[in-house]
Amino acid sequence: MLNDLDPILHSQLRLSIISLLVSLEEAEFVYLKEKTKATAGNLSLQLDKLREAGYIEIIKTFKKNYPLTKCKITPKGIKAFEKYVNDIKGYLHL
Amino acid sequence: MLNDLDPILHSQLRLSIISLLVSLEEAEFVYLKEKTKATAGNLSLQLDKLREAGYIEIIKTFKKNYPLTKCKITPKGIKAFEKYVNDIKGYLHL
DNA sequence: ATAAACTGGTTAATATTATTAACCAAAATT
DNA sequence: AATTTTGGTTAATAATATTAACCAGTTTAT
Repeated sequence: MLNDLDPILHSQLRLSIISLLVSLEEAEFVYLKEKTKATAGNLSLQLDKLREAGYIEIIKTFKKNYPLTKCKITPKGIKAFEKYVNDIKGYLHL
Repeated sequence: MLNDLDPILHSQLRLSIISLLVSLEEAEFVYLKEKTKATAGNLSLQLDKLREAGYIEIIKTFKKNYPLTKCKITPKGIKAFEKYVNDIKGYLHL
């Protein structure tokens, strides 16, 4: 009934990042920054945590001379998100 | 779509406390401790935060010589929980 | 009756996590 | 060529959560 919630995902910012990536498959750093209203610093750190956990892949490229960071959810990330959704349902009475 | 999540409720322990109290209306400290697997110290602190927020009421009595702490969810607590449930749905794609 | 162990907690110290502020390299603008 | 802007990172700080030590009283065993 009340499973432990994945601490990687039980964070507003990381959850919203994954939430976006689940739908989009891929998103740019600046796009995530705008959508989540996070500061760049915080976003950078939280993306790195998701990458460390193997939930996303961070691809660094360049676009028109500027660095461009793309984020992509991994199969592991998708599975983790689905588990989180099911786990938290126990808390929410859904 | 992605509303801010109430930080008081966006904590595994406090969420599970509220989750239990929503159904039970009232529960004893020791009961909550067993159900949530929290340490007594942590539970004491988190209950106090919920009380400070006005989400629960803490009633201190005695039962057979021993102190007995009862916790009751308030209307404000119920509303906050319901809002949290709706807010997090945006993140979960439900 | 008294020491030891247990109940039902609280509080203070520590560890973890998150947020911001300062910084960096490179590119574009004035 | 100095200043500003882009796209970030990293170090310092602030906020949270967890644990460890404690407290007041009770029960049990000696």
